[in-house]
Amino acid sequence: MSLFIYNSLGRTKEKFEPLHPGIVSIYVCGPTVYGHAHLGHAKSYVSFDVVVRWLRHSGYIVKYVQNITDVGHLTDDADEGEDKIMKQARLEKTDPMEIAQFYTRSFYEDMDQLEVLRPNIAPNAAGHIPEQIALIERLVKTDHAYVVNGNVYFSVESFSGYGKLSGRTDQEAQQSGSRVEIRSEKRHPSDFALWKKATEGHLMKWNSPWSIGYPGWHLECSAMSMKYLGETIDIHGGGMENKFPHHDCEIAQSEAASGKPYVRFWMHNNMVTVNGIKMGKSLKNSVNLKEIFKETDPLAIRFFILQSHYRSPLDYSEAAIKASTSGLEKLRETLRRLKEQKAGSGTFAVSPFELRFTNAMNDDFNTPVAIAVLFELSKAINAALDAKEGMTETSRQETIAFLESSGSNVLGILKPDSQSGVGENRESGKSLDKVMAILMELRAEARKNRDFALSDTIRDRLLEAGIEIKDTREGATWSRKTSA
RNA sequence: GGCGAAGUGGCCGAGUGGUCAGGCAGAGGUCUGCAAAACCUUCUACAGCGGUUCGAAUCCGCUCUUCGCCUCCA
Repeated sequence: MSLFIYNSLGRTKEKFEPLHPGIVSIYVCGPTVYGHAHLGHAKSYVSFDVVVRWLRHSGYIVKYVQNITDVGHLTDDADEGEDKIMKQARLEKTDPMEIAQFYTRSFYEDMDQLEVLRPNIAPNAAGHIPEQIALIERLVKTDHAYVVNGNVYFSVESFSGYGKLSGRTDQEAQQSGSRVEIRSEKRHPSDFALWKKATEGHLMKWNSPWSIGYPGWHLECSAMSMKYLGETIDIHGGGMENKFPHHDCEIAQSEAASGKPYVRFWMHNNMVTVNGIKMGKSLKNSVNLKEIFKETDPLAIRFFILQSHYRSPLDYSEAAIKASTSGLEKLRETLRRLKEQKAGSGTFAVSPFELRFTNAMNDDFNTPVAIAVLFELSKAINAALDAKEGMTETSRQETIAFLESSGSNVLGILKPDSQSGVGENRESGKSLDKVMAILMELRAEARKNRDFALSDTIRDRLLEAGIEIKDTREGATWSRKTSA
């Protein structure tokens, strides 16, 4: 079965074939770095991380570009049009560049925790001002853009397909419900800014043929996508809230400039909600990832995200996170058990699970179904291991290989470190292994002598130290307890 | 007002014209010195009203409800 992707442009699942055989170009809208990342960022970047991982798993060479927006966009009404990064710089009594750097690093720290692979190229907007100016010049030259008082606007009337992504093609109808325009220097109310002249006190500004100013907020993605991936790319991803106007504007300015289709597959992921309401920085209901990580395993968050489809909204609650943590632990337990198992004589067929997993992933990256397959596999593995015959060494190795490829490489939820029960695979981990071996031996001895007071003390004290002991049929095992 | 998405069992969350999602939680059992884990069994679904159909939670219509988006300027 081949890969089908839901294309927001056309709103149907389409068979995916890259433009250039074997190579996939993908651009995903990155964060604006003026605050710590929240769960909404996590959903978006985990989702696209799995897209990239699956494409690579399927044999493609993937060129993944994800920008960092370090030129502040304007805030909403209440903030009197101040640039978000500049505002944060004022609050933190520093300058915009430091804010951008600080939160860029913070963003990657959080993404690393979530096992989100770094993009191949992570360009920042401020570092690509010449490219953005060049794109504007191209548009001005071909009359798709015009200059007024040092500002440059894109003329939507010059581009027939404007609004085709979001379905907002009737510009007159769009105006009917929007706030009244008092007066505008724009030719059409829907025209959008490509370059803005800096007002007094604006810190992030650059020289341009039109004014000292800064680029419009849709421009960077077009300029950088075209620079690193070419004028037509395979996949462009982003949050649903960016369909309009951001992505529609990107299409207009890019296609007007190049005369070629900008993006072949548009992918939009849905929002994280809290009590049914969108999570957002400006809404003050966002759940900061660094806060969550204090009490929850980051991979449980990743797992929680992947348990719902990327195009479905995901409602956050502590209970839901807790349920996911327990569920993930179950999968880890199965893999751990499988790895420690001695070879038996029973055969076990992993291929039906493999096929179902592949089909789920090929069906528009259906990770909830893929995870359900892993749970059913887990159940089957446990049943096989409980049976007297056990599992042959070949079956065991094949099953482990599949779990590691699907759970670890593709979904990124079963990290090798957390599977083996050895804590960390570093020097400290090795000493811990040795120390634990001694304790386990002493405890086994105590149990043999029916000195349960001692054996229970060892177990309880270790649990306090974050290590959990389980007495299975095959003997006692230990593992680092993940916080729930 | 316009554009778009959605309403599934105690909770989370897939899917589909006719036979199982899955997880978490709950109940009973097996195992165990106890605990945990594991395994087995089990309970409560498809917003409402019409229609199409041999058959719809799944298709169509209407109603209700919820959510996202509507830039630049302010």
